[in-house]
Amino acid sequence: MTAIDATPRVCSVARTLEVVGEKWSLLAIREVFLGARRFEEMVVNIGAPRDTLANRLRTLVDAGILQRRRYSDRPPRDEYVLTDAGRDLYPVIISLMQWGDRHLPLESGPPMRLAHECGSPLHTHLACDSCGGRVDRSTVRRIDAAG
Amino acid sequence: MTAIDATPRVCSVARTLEVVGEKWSLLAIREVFLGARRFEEMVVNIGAPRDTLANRLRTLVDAGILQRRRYSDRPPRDEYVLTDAGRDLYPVIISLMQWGDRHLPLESGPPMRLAHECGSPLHTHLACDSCGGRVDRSTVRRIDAAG
DNA sequence: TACGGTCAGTCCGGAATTCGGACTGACCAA
DNA sequence: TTGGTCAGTCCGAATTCCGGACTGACCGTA
Repeated sequence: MTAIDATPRVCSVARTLEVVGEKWSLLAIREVFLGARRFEEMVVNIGAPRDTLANRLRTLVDAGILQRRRYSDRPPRDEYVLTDAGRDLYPVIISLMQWGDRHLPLESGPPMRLAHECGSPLHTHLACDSCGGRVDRSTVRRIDAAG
Repeated sequence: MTAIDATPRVCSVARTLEVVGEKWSLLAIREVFLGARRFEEMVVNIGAPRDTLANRLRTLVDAGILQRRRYSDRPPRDEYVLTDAGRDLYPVIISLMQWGDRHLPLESGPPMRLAHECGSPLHTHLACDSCGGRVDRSTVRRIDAAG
């Protein structure tokens, strides 16, 4: 008996993108990483419609990626901070930035320069938590679920 | 004299997302990484409207991330393969997948199981190309452009 | 040579989303 | 009382996305 393909593919990439893959979401997360936690800052730094950004922030809070925190009572003002889950998106943001720096360079050089604690300009690769070895297509294999 | 803020922020994350940030784009790239190079496969595995997917593939080819390659002359059939730039998106895809595996788990366990060549199930972190040390918010600092 | 199937799209009109900009409401400072 | 800041909401027009039907090139087979 042949099973019918479950389509579309069940995949963590797709499930993650359902949460952070809408337009402006990842830029809002970038802003919080950069320390711009207030709505007004995000609007100008991102260039998103206020409307849409307010919706995205709601979605990210509901998803447990951002948390609203009151920083002023009079007038009532909230800021957005990263949860643990939000902080775990750091590799996604950095990987996107590194790709842009490499493949969409500006004449003026990288618009935001980062350095590792070792002193070098930041260039990264993925490494295995267990052995520390480089992770790329050639060092990863798929384990097929046995039936 | 005070300079007027350049808004929105000039940023490689934003420039990268202009190319790969539209709905379905990253899933199309995922498919090619997984070996599904043909249009029809992508339609069923992704679940995107054929219409929209055809547009995304055009955009990705124009951006130099995918390349069209003829694999049959009669009937004329093309497949999509990764360019070097496309292969460099591997860390983005893997980071998204790892985040989903951790924060949006399925009862049935991770839908796609990967292993590193060392034998361990794949768990990754970002590492510095220079010193190999872990890259996270606490080990990265921003270098402000001096005026 | 007629029929059915595969593949890679295009075309369609309705539905949903996004857009910029105006507006609201709470508050502060002069 | 006037003006400004901040965090949104509301609006109607413009754009994008959607599922599904269709096209065109070809193959297999009967």
